[in-house]
Amino acid sequence: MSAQDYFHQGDRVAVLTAQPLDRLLDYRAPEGGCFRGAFVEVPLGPRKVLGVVWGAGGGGFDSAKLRSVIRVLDVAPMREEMRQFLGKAADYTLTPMSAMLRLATRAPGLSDPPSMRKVLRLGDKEPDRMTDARAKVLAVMEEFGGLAFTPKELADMADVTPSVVKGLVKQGALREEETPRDLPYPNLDPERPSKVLTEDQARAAAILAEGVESGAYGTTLLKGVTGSGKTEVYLEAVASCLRKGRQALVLLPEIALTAEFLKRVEQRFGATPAEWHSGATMTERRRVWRMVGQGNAQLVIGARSALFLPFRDLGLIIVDEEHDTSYKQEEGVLYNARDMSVLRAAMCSAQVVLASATPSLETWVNAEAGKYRRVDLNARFGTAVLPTMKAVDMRAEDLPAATWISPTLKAAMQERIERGEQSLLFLNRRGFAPVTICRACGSQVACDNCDARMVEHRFMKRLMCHQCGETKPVPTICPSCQVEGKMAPVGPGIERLGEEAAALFPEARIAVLSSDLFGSARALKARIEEIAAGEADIILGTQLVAKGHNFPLLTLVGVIDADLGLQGSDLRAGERTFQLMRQVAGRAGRAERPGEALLQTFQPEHPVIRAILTGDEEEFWRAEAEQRREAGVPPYGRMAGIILSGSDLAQVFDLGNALARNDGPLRQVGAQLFGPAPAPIARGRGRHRARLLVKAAKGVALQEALARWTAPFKMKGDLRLSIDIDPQNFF
DNA sequence: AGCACGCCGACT
DNA sequence: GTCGGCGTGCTC
Repeated sequence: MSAQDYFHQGDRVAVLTAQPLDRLLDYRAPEGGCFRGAFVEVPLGPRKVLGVVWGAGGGGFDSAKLRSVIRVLDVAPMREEMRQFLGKAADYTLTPMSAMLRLATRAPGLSDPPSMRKVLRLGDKEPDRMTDARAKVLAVMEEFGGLAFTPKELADMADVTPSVVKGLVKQGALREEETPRDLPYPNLDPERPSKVLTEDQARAAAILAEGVESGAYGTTLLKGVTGSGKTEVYLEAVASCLRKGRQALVLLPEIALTAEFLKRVEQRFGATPAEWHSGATMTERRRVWRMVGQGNAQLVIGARSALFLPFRDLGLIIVDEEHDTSYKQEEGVLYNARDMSVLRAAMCSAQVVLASATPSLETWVNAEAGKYRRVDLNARFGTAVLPTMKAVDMRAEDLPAATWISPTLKAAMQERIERGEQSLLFLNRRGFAPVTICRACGSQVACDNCDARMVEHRFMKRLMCHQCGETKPVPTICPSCQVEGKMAPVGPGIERLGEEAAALFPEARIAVLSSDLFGSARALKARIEEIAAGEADIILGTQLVAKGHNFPLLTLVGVIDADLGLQGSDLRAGERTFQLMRQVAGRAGRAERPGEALLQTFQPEHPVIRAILTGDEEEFWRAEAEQRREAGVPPYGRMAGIILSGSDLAQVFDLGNALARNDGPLRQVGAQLFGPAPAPIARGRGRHRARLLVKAAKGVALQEALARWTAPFKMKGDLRLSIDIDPQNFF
């Protein structure tokens, strides 16, 4: 920090607050002065709010009215690179800086002084009388000699009541001590023996380590199928980073952040790393945030928002399953954690590792163009033998009404049952039936909250909205025409497929794996282990079977509706279908039995289906990239969604139409505008939503044009406008 | 985001 | 008369 980063008492400083003002406010530096980047408490109207000293004050505000910074907070100041990162991320996503600051301060009690807590250690006195309970407590203390516990922890561990502990304190057998509430995370040891790496893995790890060693920015695509040891390889990159004394961050899709994963990390480094996710308690969040800032957390395992933690010296970011769509934040600040990782790394001279078995097209294209390095991992146990993949042309199959398992697929399943092997049917639709229709008037049952069609869930005997979670009983009388007894389920859900399979194979043991059928991740995991051990003949699963489980007895995968992901106007549908099917299909025949995958489709000649069947990934990406290039869509063009919302539908569309009529700034840069149309979630929380879609060529300053276009529109009443750069949902 | 101010309808 | 609805505008 240089001299110009210090402000003397009374100097004019510009402060960024988390209040949605979208400009800096000037204050006088507090007693003792302050540095640029300091977290401060400032008066704002009648309140005290959190802020960050952004730089020298801009003037232009009556100095007589200027108020003083109340105090500098006792947390590590925001670093230059973090301020730059927030600024660039704000520019890219067209998000006000105040909202960015809120993202970066998502921890409670930042304005509190570092609080202390009481812990107990062994005292120097003997208790007057030894009882069983007292002996248990003292035994625990002996066992963990060097450690201190809170009274509650100690009572729990010794299995005695707190009053026993209190008694021992009074006697002087235990000594009370004050320690800071937020303790540093235990040291991680990169020198512990790692798992033995194959030659392939060692080579990949060496390339990643070399990047980390350079101490410069760089991004690498680490491509490896499930079972190729991706995790071991990137943990070696983490080890290199720790050796260099820099911090590392491993981002995982929210659902992949499990105790099991943390245990693997603990095995490698000998201690548990810091953990950051939406379910963390206030205490945990505060500890992680503070310790990351002090450099007392070397490694953070976290969900996407961990990217905004105040790292002191971040040297490596791993984005595991980089293609996962949950990296895109769809509410509030709309950002893609994968893209923002690259931005953040560039700001702080860190390395990024994008790990995936099926990379996103964007990442593949960047690797092809040489912007990213690429490291491929082959399967650990020999080269992966792809299953025989075949399309089942549903136009040629003779299928009774309301059934979805084709005779071809049925015959293949029959064979597996006879041989004592497992079959897996994949259908990415939860529930019993996706639509409930009235056979008298043709109307479909929609959610009262948000207009989405309601899905029947037979196991709980209710209809459920998959958009907002609302449920209601299955109606016997049509809500629209009042005719009784004509309500009928239409289309297949995973539960219904289960009934069909049970009817076809009454003797078979059938397991249905759907996220809503399990109360906890543990229960699901236990069930998966049973199935892997052979506790089922037929496995039916939604999305979650495509997450990389190993079923050694599985030799057949049937994709019930391979067209599901191909329909609609979602530009990434082909990619998603490809990823999904590859993951599922890759499961077949893993234990060296010949595997088979059957894709039921009504369009076997579709390029995506054909590419999947050839089994040539590079061919698929080349074809998909070519299609996108021709269409001028990402990554060869730019897109943005404008989402309008408000309680009054007419007002929302009036605004949308007004925007569409006054699209001068967009025309100037040659951008195309579509809409307004009802948004992907057209209604919810009592608000209506409409969306406009903007498409532009790759080189244009899209954000700038969007800002100029939308700025003149004042949001009256409860109307809101938000901009989604690089939208993911196109429905 | 809060929290004031302020300008109209339904009460004591 | 005055209490209170929430639309509009300000915060260094």
